[in-house]
Amino acid sequence: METYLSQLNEAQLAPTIQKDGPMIVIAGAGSGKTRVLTFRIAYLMSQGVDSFNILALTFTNKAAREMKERIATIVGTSEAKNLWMGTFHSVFAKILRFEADRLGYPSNFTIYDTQDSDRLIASIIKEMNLDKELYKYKQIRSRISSYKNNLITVKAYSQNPELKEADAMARRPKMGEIYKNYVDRCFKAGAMDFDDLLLKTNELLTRFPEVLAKYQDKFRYILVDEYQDTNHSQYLIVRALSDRFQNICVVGDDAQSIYAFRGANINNILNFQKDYDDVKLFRLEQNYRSTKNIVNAANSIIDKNQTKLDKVVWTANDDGAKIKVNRSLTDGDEGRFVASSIFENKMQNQLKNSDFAILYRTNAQSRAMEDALRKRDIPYRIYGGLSFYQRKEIKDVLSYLRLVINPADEEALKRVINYPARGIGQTTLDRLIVAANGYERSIFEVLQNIDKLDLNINSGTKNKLRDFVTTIESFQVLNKTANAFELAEHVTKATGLIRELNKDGTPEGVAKMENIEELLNGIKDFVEGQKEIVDATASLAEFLEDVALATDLDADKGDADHVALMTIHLAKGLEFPYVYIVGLEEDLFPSAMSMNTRSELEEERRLFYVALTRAEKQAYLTYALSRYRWGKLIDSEPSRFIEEIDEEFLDIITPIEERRFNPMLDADIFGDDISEIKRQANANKIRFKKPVQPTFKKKGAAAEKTPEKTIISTPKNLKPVSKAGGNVNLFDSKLTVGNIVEHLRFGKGEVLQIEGAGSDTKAEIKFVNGGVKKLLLRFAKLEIIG
DNA sequence: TCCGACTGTATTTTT
DNA sequence: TACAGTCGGA
Repeated sequence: METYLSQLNEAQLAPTIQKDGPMIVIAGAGSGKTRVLTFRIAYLMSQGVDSFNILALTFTNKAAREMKERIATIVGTSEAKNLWMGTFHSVFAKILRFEADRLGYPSNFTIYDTQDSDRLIASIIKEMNLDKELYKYKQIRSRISSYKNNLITVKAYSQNPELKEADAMARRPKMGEIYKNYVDRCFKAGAMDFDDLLLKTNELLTRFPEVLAKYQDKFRYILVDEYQDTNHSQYLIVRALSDRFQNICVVGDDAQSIYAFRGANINNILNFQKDYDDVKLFRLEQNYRSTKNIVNAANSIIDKNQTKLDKVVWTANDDGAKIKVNRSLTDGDEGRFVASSIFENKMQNQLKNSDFAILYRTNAQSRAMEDALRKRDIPYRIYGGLSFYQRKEIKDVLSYLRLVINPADEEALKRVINYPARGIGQTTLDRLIVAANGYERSIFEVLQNIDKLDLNINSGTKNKLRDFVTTIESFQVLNKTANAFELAEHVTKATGLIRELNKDGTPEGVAKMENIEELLNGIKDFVEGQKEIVDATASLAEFLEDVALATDLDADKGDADHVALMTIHLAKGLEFPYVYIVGLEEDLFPSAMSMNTRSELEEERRLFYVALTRAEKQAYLTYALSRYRWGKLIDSEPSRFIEEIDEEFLDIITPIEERRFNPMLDADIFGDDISEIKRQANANKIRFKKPVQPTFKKKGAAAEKTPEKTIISTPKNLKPVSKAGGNVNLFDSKLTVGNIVEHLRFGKGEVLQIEGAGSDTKAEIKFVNGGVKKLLLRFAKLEIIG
């Protein structure tokens, strides 16, 4: 044990061995706070604290997992196993399952994700016949979320004239009613949303003193990571639990508070010393991660903020290279600059792809980067955005499983009651919802009693509904004997999901099939990972809970070598030798939506601080003079944040004129003269791969390895007859790559993208990992002119 | 009830 | 651009 402590510097050691009492660690970026947390937990255990009595709360599952692994190497796996360590949401979900009946919830309650919440809110707004222009479901959801995070229940809301007035002023007088309906419907469905996991925990701890006492007694030592990002709800939970023993250790950095939009309250960390008596304050100010240039540049940025704690981050590392600033003409250029810069750095310094990260403010910016990296054959991975578990085909399968565990789950039921299509339409569903609301029962209960009710549903449809119920019930029976994997596999077959996807045979369908297979494999791994399976239902329920709270980052095994692309928010807590921060433009970063108040702008600045401090060796800041936003080329100007850095830390790269269009980057256009490209490639000792003309197979044939991007020229005998034409879902309409060509050749279809209309009009099809990425193309109608 | 075609609107960040 | 939502015909 002591050998580990010797790895710490003095500043780190002090909080690590401070055993009892309330304490706060203000930890600058890269100052080794994770190390302090892990060693502190190990230290507590070495001082005789039972691991059962330690609770450590983090913000991502990944952080929790990594910390647990590190602790395991110090104290041994079996010792570490008893630690309660996880995200707020996952830890309290676990507790809530245990205590659910006290709150009137089933222990197998569903966790609604954002999408589920959105759908439910949208449907409530529709049922209430409200103007959806006024009542936008996303806004409503975020309102509700902020109520919940501030412990404003439906009752509290109704008793609060100010809130009601505020909503009425915003021309949403029905807000309270929507809130009430939403909460009722969730309750009836046996579902909690993300915010409920915290809100209901608070309710549990306040309403039931014996429960509070039990967990206070259990969690004698509490550690909270990223304390600056806790919201009011989380704050109250931590306070309540730590109230008895006062052994509370919070770690955070006010300069990295970037989740105010989600209800995080920076005052929690700023006021911690007022909340407890005799708080010990520790500061970690030495940065071990980055060069002097980066640390000092970051300091010069955060200096501009008024609201902050007193802290000076410094480093003993080398000066390192200055931060490079690059201007591009367009977002496409910006992408190409980043890609070639990565390429050059890789070659010159013998680096791995995983040494690089590209960070941006909004997910939409990933596209230009992706395109450029793909052209350069640089492997990359996009984190965030639509996660695996949110994909349609995955959510469909999961919805069936959710129904097995909790048939009251309304959103799951609505997803799958007619998928695969079994002739149960919107009209029928509406009637069922009305009946369910009327009888105060779940839709599934209504379905089970369909014969006893008069719902104006014809007998044919009733049969279909009965079949559906029987199907779900048969899954429930199977679930008693089979494990989660066996059940899931059976579900995909028995419902015809697999058949549905198999029969479309398009690349998109194939990709979906693969995703489902991946899901099944995931379930299999999960089942095998569970040492002692208490009963099958428990294992399936647990899997679903993991999935509901999982993020994209968590799924990353970290073994593959690729450039990481993610939003700055996601990058918090990570580090990379080379970091590209792109899109440093006014209105984008800082975001146009966050410049209304000083505190909003300060949060943007902290975000920039977080971005810059991810870099170990070298940071790049890039911006473009114009950028495509919602389909239009918009002029933009450099971000104020660039100016805010002291110039001595910057290296302003030669502007755009020197980087002319490089034909090599557009080598995927077939028919281009590639000799020049070849010559350049050889001159630069770059392996040159000739673009391969794709071979197309007939529909139904196995997908062949496809190039990543293909541009098909219009045959000469076809010309567009209209520029119009909406989005056509290429693959849903049973047009495969194979018969696009056929259609073009025989002039039967209307397939073409407008890329300079005329005889050289091109259709563009993008492939990613053999699956089709770009599904919707904009077409012009064609006719035969030859 | 289903499907294709068209229209309108949104882009901040996410456990 | 890109997607979801809507509308109308079959």
